[in-house]
Amino acid sequence: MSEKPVSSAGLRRDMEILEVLAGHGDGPDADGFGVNWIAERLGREKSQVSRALRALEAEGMVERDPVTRRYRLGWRLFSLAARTQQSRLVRVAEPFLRHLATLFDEDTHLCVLRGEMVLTLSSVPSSRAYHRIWEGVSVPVIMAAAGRSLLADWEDGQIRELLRAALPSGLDSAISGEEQWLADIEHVRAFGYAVTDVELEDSAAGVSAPVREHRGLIAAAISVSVTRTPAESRMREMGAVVAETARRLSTALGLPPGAPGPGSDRSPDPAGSAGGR
Amino acid sequence: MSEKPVSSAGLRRDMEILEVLAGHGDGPDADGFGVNWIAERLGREKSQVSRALRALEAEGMVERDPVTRRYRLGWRLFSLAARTQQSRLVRVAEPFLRHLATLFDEDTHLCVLRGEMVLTLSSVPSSRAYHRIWEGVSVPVIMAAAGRSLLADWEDGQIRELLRAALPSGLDSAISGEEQWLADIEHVRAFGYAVTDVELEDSAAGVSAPVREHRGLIAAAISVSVTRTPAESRMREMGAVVAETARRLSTALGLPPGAPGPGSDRSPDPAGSAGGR
DNA sequence: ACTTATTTTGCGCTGAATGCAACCAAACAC
DNA sequence: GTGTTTGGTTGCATTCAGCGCAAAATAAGT
Repeated sequence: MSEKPVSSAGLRRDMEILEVLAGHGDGPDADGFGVNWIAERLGREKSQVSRALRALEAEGMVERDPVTRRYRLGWRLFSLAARTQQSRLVRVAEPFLRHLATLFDEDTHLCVLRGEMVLTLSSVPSSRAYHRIWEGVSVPVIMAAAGRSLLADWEDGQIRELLRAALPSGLDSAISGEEQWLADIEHVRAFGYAVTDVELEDSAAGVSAPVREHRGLIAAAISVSVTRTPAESRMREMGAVVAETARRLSTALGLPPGAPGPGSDRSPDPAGSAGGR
Repeated sequence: MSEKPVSSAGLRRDMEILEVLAGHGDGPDADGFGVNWIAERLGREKSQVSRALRALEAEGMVERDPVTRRYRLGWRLFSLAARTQQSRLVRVAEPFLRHLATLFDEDTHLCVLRGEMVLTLSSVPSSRAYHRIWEGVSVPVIMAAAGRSLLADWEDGQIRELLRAALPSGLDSAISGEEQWLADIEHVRAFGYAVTDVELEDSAAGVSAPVREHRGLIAAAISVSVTRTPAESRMREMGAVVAETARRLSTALGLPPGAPGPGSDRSPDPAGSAGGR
């Protein structure tokens, strides 16, 4: 029996080409691939690949280095993705939130960082809900359970700065709070989730995990609030699950499997060596 | 005369569809788009659009909400976009942008030159954000605050040519605008940053500075838009900081610390600009 | 139930993609 | 310089895949 042509031939070819161009690891060095190499790798006619690439270039899907004559992925892809990621986030996240909400039977939220505030984009309530509606509500970063996850990529210096501006200064509790915060964030970096206890803040306890968009930047955080605080071990279990869910959501958003964002290639301090560390 | 078939028909159609899906804002709300709506908007047969979308879905370029039956861009596109040259740039630049954004509490952008348009790669909003999302959006060079920084290495003749093509010709304002532009660009060459006032253009004021890649070529520009225009001196202070940050970013991108690219090898300039500022 | 709105499918017809081979252009060797 | 290798584009006849129309299917109101 013949396979039904789900995808048109031309598109399939184009996608294969793009996929080859995306795979920057096996081929000859970092920047770009030549027509011949691509054709050989795909087992296609050079002429087809040549023509297809010209067409793709005209559309901005690929761009060609004028001197080396090699192709790589183009700005158009970036542009398309960048414009849509925002609105996509909520829709793609919904099933994941629902999954967590039913699994734990706790309120689950999707939050983003806006300035120094955490904005809750959407919430899925638990079954036994008397619940407050948090959608559209902003709270300061330090108050929010999701805050730790959202700041995970920040430089320590910037985090301190932010905390000092927000916490009542001079108090011992502030100092310890600051250290606690940094420890929590280190925990996020290491294990992919944060456990928030009910400390100085009045918000409920909960766990949260960062969600990364296609480029690897933290775009949002999933947070599960916990009403009756359970045992420490239980919280960690939940954390691991939430982290895994956040990771899957990140993949659904287009995050390439390989690198979970900055942290691997720690970039130099943008503030320069001026600040004390 | 026959138009030369630069791009294949199928690809063109697919790109138009993707472009529609990316353009949220005008259509029916934030949700995706239906086959009919897309077909009507493109002036194409519904059947074509339907089939094309199914093919695109099979490739993961678009995805369909199973309940609303509407399409939106898919994970594959984002995954590809993440491996773009631009994406790498964004990742490295992000901490630098965030630094500037919190330092000045103003919207900060990373822009690249694409043809005669300036494409905004990423934006870090200020805390008081009323903010439009500029990511992935292109504006003409002359309209963008970052334009001056991006064109800093161009020959004066080419810049004039570009400006004449863009500005309304014959007007006095155009002439003065052209001279102003060249003066601004000379300022970039000398001091490493540009201050954009609100002149004939409707864009906001701001400062910008060019970012150079490893070869010393201008690869992007950092621009900080300023909402309430502050004093001239304040703008210069900001400019110096932005220029310094751009320089650090350039280093992070692999630019050898010594040579800030073309401009240094211009005229000998014995007047002692060696110290930079 | 009916009616409307929206999407998919069947099917001849036409035009555009295909593959081969010839052609072009650098790069490298001698 | 001449010849050779490697990498890329173009001409052209054949054929197959996409095209549009209209009808069928599906979902959504009423």
